[in-house]
Amino acid sequence: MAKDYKDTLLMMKTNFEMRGNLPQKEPLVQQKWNEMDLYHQILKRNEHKPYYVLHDGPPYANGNIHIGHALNKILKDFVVRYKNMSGFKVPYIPGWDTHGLPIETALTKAGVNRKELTPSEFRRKCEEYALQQVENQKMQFKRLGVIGDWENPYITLQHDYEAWQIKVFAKMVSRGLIYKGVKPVYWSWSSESALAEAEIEYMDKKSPSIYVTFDVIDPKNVLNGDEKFIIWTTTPWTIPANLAISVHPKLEYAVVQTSVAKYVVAHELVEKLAKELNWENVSVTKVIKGQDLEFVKCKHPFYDRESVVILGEHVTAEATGCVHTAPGHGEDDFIVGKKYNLGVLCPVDEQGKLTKESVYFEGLHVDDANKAVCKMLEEKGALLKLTFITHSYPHDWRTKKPIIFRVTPQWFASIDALKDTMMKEVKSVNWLPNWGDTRLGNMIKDRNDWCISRQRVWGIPIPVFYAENDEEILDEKVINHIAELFAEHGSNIWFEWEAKDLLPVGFTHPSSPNNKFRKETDIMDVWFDSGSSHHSVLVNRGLPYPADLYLEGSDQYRGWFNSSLSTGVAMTDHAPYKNVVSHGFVLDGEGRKMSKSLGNVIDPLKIINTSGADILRLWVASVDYQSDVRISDDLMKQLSESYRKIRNTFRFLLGNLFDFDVTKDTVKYEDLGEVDKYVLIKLNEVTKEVLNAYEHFAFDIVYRTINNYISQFLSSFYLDFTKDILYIEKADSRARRNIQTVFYENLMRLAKLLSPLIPHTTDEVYSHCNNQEAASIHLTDMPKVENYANEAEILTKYEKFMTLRNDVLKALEEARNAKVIGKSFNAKLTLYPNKATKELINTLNANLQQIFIVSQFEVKNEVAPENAYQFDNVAVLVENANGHTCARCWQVVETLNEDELCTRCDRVLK
RNA sequence: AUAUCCAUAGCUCAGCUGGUUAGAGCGUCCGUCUGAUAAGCGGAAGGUCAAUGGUUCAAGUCCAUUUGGAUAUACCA
Repeated sequence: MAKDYKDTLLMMKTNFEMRGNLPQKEPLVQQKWNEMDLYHQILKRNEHKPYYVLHDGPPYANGNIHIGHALNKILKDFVVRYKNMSGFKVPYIPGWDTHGLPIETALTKAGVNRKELTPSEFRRKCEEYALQQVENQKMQFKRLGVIGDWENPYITLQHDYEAWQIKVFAKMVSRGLIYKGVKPVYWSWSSESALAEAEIEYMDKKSPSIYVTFDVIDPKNVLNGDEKFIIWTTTPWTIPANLAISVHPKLEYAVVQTSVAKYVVAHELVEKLAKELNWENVSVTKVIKGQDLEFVKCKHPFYDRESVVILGEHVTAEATGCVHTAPGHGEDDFIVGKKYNLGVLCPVDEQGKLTKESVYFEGLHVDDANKAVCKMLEEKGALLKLTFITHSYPHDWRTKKPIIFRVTPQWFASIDALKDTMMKEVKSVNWLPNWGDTRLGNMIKDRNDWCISRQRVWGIPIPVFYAENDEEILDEKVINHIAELFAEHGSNIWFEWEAKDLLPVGFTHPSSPNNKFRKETDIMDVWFDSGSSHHSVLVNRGLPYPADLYLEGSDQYRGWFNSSLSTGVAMTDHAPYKNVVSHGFVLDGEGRKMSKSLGNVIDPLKIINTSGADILRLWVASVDYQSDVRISDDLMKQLSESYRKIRNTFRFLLGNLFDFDVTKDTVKYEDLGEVDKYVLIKLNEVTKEVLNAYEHFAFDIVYRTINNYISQFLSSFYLDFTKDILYIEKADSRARRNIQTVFYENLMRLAKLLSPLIPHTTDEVYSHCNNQEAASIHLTDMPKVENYANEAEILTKYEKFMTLRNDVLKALEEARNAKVIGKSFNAKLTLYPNKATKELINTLNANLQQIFIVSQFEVKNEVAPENAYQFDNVAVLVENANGHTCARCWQVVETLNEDELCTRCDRVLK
């Protein structure tokens, strides 16, 4: 029976638990951060360093956070934490977007009846609701481990935020960028209001389907003049607003002779139409390219008015290929009409009744107008066919009544005037991924002016007054005065106070001889809210403009990147950001979009409560976030494994440093063993790569580099063979202190390098270290890249050695399979190297027997025996070591003393 | 429909300016240890690089088309 010497070994000792228990532990860590006010301590520590500003894009304050929010906020936290450890002062002011439709509808769904409340009362309810949502999301974001000024966030409904937004508007007014125009909107005659897209529901509707002819009156050398264009429509009531017929420039059109008349329709549709309209003796007499029909003139079927033929890309080869165009009643029609300067006709009022402008149909509701128009068309001989069809048509989601398109007056911000500067600025910004400039550039290039008005109540009012003659008063001074008032009282006063109280004292206007003024009732597009944040937040709080970084999902090219650029350029002629990083969207394990109906939604809060925030953060770090990313339970499991490896490595390092005092026991680099130096050099390489990756926002490289180093190098190589020294040798033996020095350096560097990614874990690791330099690892700096002596030489030498080691390991494995040995301590190893390898071995200043973890080791300069494993540069003979196993260190040696100890252990114990 | 992007082992990713048998980690399987033990160590298996066509002596890498997917915008008269 062997004696038990376990007590004489210097086994690892630590309270750092093997199991993370992150869902339980992380809240405690976060509580500690809270109590010590870590955020402000970090800023205080970096007080005199230069700013690095990551300006937060505000999420919409509604509902629980989803995985996309988590991805976004965690990425930002990586940057904030890294930069704060790298020589910068990095404030992070989280923000929320709080105005707009979703909150209005959330309240409506909760049973608040808007019609029973004054706008001001309703707005107060919205505000209350929004602030609740902010609190909820704030709690959830904090649980992700995101550090920031949570006590003092920016919220778009805050008074000073509103005030700055108005100032931005004032500046744009002063530059002449704000004007009033018209635009077709979804209009619900049943609720007499404009509707947002989200308030529309598609339902089946029975509509008339009519074919209408337009007589050519000016053939423009391409036609004869006796032809008729045929259009098709399901909304006869829009015929009074017809101003043009659109054809596609690339489509071919045919002149069709029938027994009754000559028609112009798309060539490829002739056959279909012949059947549909019961034509007889059909013959195509001419084929004309659409683009040649441009400016041919027709007569409106019942007005003494022209309807010109124009070209539109929106035209498709359906129905007749000739599209009835009423710019007042359709988005496409409006756009193409604008191109041709057709003007806009909209003879329909708020209730959906035709106006005097329509002459024959005044007072008729659109449904009745349909009949009247058809009758009129028939009388004029312009109606070829009338049937009824059922099709999907937009309806008001509340009243369930069909909606119409109708032009209404709206406020616009001119983008045209800013376009050149915007394009220039886009080029000067650093985009990551670098296709960002193409994408945003393309959008700006063909972007129309920005419609900034909404016919709603929950938002920042458009601070414009109307004089008695309805002239709009666009006066920078007046608007800035409103800004001052909003700063003090909030924007609700716009709805509560009289116009005269909102205007500067003694304000007069030539168009208001009686000093009467009317307030604009429209509010601003929420994109204007968040788009003003560079001033409402950065400038307002004394932070530098432009920000160093915007980091958002790729949907924000159209959204926040875009709106912020517009207002930023309007304010300063410069983009509000120097760098823009965008990330992709989170898809499920199969690459499908997450949706409630598919049931594939992954909830970040659930992951946090089952695995922990650091696991979720590790996921963010592990994926290529610049394109779309996937998440699944399987992936989470995989990351948990990976996390365990990291955690265990930290635990092992900590456990073997229990008796190490950095100030006293550290061994200088030049006094270390060669292998120890090699490990430090590798660690230095890792440091270099990781820091470089952080600089490029390449967190996946950070993760992978460290992960590979830890599992492939540190754990399997260095930590494995050094146990024989750490446990066995005397506590303060030189070899042991060497190793502990290297361990300590690894522990500190890896913990710091990983701190931005898994801050809870590294904080926990740090709190288990002896000799802490700061109250938290987050109050330390990133490790520096060292310049070690003979770095390159040692590195190349040992990299070669590692391939030799691979051969040895393989030979040991073969021997294990052949039952020659079990554990490697059973082995006697003999190497038969070729010349180069022999030279390599000779230059190694290391204990190879120890590194290979075998009991006996020999290098022979002769031909390898048959039973050796043959590799390219070496043959390896593995035999069962013969002798006796030391009861303490388990090595097989030739002789043991009477206490069953080898000479080494005997020496150590004495 | 348009703009931009994505597609390499079961999973997450490498693969630079085209050049020998396409790499790594995780997972899987097998083995080993029992002094990191709900751990540690070792080995092995796994890929017609989304498809098709082209350029080239040579293509995962360049070009075109297609398919599937993502985001945004538009459209359904």
